[in-house]
Amino acid sequence: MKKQTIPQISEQIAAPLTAIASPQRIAILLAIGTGEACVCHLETALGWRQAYISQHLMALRKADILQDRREGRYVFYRLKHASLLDLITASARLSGLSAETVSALINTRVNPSCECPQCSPALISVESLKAA
Amino acid sequence: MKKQTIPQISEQIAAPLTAIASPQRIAILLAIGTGEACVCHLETALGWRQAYISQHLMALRKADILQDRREGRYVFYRLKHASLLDLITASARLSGLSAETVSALINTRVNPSCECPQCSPALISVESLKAA
DNA sequence: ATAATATATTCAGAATTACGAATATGAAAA
DNA sequence: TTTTCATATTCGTAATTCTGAATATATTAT
Repeated sequence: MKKQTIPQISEQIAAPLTAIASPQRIAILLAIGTGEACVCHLETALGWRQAYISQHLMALRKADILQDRREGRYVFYRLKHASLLDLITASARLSGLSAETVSALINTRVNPSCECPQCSPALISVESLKAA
Repeated sequence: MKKQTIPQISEQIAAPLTAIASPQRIAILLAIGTGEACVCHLETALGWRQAYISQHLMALRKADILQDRREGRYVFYRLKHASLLDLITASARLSGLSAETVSALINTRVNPSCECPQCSPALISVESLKAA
């Protein structure tokens, strides 16, 4: 176990916070929630430009907050540590928001099979195969 | 109960995080801990300029993170919500730090009667009065 | 190959924040 | 009232971050 200075430790503690401390990043993390989301899903869910979302995702990945998984031409993102949602909820409580208000916003689907216009055709074809 | 948009809620959730998301602010909050600290105490504890510390304290006060209490010419700061330390510990855990590493840094004295050069004379006089 | 779609990256200017220097305020002591 | 000590505030610039425009890459379909 290495000896660490207080500035070093404070730096380490602050790192995840600086990565997520913005309304945009919080919105993205809630939209991913305990499930998984591709970029195009976030695009329609949040109504932002694709490049803008990718930039935030990149930052969150570098900060070791998010994990990515490629499946065909889709890339699915998920939280690396589910406890991050507790941290977000804790911050919400400090702002006077109820835990319910937050949990109502958290996406819970493990594999959402993206509902957005671009992704839903894939979902439909899977369903139609099952029915056949 | 008012209806709130997702951007509004994300903004509210992010507010406390943006206020504390910096190594300096984390160091200050740990130095205050569950106790109380005057500015001159933080000055020696952290080794920073007084004005610099005051600036951070001001920001934390505006963000409703800290509470201040004047006693003579000293101003003592304390956390408004002790749960903030849990949030800090949670962030530390995300960085791979143990909860013990963090708790070892947290000031626990309720009224530290500041040990720094400027404050300790006051402490000594109180002690000497008791002895008399 | 070429085209189309999903996502990533680079770049630049705007906006914000960090931090130091200087100075102001407020309480108490002389 | 003047001085002193503790703390607060203002101001200016350096550094960082945000965000949009443009473009690149990777995968699948044709």
